[in-house]
Amino acid sequence: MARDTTGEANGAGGAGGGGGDDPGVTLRAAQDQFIACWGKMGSAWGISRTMAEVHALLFITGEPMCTDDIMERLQISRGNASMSIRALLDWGVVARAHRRGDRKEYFKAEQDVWAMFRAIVRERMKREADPALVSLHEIRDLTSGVDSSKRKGRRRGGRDGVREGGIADETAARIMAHNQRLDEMLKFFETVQTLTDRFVSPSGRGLQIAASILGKAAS
Amino acid sequence: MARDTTGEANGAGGAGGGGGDDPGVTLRAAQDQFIACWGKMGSAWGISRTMAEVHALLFITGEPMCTDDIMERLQISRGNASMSIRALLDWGVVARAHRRGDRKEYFKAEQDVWAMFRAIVRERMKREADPALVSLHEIRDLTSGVDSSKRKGRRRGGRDGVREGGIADETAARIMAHNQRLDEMLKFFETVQTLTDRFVSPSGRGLQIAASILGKAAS
DNA sequence: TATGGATTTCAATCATTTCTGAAACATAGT
DNA sequence: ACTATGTTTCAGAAATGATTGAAATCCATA
Repeated sequence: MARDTTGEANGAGGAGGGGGDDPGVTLRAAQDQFIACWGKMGSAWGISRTMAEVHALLFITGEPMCTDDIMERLQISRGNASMSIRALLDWGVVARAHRRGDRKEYFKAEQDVWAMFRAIVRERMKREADPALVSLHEIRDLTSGVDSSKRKGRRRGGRDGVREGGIADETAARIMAHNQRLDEMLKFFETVQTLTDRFVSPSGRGLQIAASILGKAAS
Repeated sequence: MARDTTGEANGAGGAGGGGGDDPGVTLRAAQDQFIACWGKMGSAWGISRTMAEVHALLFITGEPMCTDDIMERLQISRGNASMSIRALLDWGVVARAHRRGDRKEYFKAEQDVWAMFRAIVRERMKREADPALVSLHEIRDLTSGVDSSKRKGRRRGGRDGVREGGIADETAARIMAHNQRLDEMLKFFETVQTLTDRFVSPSGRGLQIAASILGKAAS
């Protein structure tokens, strides 16, 4: 008796196999687990679970899919699917695709893992680290005027600064320590930013190779 | 008339200054902004906002503080403060401190920015990336048996594999593509992990210097 | 420019995470 | 053992973030 009539729609072209450990079923299970894993990772890293799942689906199947395919496979609403896809397009990890004689839009994931992570790092930097760096600079500027090492000549009345020992002195010392901490932090962020910029740049491929080699070289 | 009796408790030893652009007030404002900024960053990166704020407070003041100081300054509950502190201790970015003749526990933040980030990266890896890598390997193993390139001799009846053209062939091809994608991903993660391990290791200081130089060198 | 399918938007709803506060628990000193 | 002081836990409350679904919008075609 024919055991290979399970008929599950596999990706785009239904290609089922046989019975219990049917390769088609196994593949589907592996895909599902990958999607779940990726979704979990995403939410641990501040990306909405669904968005990560949509990406995982497109990446792991490698097939272009339309909104309805995604809704169906992931059991999510149209609105959610639409928003997730849009976000993935914005991030640049998913691209539009079309099929002859079909008005629907299809979507496919970037397949190069390194390119994918470069895109992710680039976007996260742009959205979170860069604004933070700006704020940090603003905060640093707040206490530039009162730092005795670089104060501007402003001196009201004659008694507002570091003079006449004790209390004011202590505040000045605290401000200097504060500024030092902030400066160290800023230096750190700037180093990271430079490194990152280089990694995500078009020629970032060079760094990728460097990382590969570094990663493999003897411990 | 004495204008320096504002009496705001500045860090540990109250040292207020004068009136409008009082350095003490400015410092406080800068600290508050830093705390807010750090909190925002934290939550964008999957760390609870309060936990990040507690850390920011301890880092930017540089003073050891007790639970009550933190509650007071951040306007949070005792439970929240306690849990956040505990988590920061677990992460290794905050250490206990004591004062002679005081039963209370005080806490102070690691002041070396690089050491701090090494600790953060180490923990996040341990908690999120490593388990993900394990799952990824498990998922990869699901489809090892059915990949014709490395199938184990199991062959039931004589007709379960890539033979008899068409349908089964297509599934086999899909599985091979799937495995390739997973393998690429795994290789990527392993490279990143090796790199990271090296960065966070006791001798990671070397990499820090390398990064500093790389970050500064001409673009 | 009318038509009909595809896509996007958004207020309302739902789920998850975080926070509170008071009670339970620890521990040092008496 | 008892008290005083400090710390942790945890069930429910509050806040935050994600999801839905139906209406509005868009757009290629005739």
